[in-house]
Amino acid sequence: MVEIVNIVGSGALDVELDLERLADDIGDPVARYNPDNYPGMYLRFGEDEPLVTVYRTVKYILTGADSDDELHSLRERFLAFFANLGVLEEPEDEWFSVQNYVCTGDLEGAQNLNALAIGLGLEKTEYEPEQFPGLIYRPDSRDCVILIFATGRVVVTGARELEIAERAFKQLQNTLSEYL
DNA sequence: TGAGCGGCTCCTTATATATCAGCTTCGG
DNA sequence: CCGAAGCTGATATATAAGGAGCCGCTCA
Repeated sequence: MVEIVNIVGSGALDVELDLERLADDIGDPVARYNPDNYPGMYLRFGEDEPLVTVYRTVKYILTGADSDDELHSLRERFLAFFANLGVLEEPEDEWFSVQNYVCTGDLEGAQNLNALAIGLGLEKTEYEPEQFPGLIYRPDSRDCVILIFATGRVVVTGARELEIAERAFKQLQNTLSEYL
């Protein structure tokens, strides 16, 4: 089974924003805005809270949530926050969707990554230990990428749905058990 | 020849994973 | 004063976003 460690979601609002003024009104430590460094304004509603990045064009990104509940409560809090500021008429957005689930898993046993690269198929894997210690595996479904480490620890990333990450991990487990 | 435009890359953020180099700090 | 230990930042993965900078191409 995989465990979610990070979810990236994005959405768009139905208003034009003056980030300079907004950042001044909100102030530290909730808002951070350095247009010379990056065009997005960062909002964080407390320590260890996930991050909201807002753009002039009304689009925004949520990063750092480790559950769907946390992601959606952050989104609601962000929309309510802008509604209270008078930026939004109603706490609603034009659209919102999850872009990427990052999950971890454990194969429960040390792995020989050189053998695994051959077993999984050289055309689907990249393993250059001098460049990076993990094996990069791209399943045929091509809807996510799996990083496999010699310890048996695994990272699944790039999935737009949790079910995709779960299915890819299960298929990896099944493939490995066929070789044993 | 130069202006303009399209396409591309990098920057930043979160997050797990592991391995290296290079640096600081600490004890004997 | 030197080795060891600890820490930091690079390596790679995905993904959204806007802006800066770069390159090549077309047209006047």
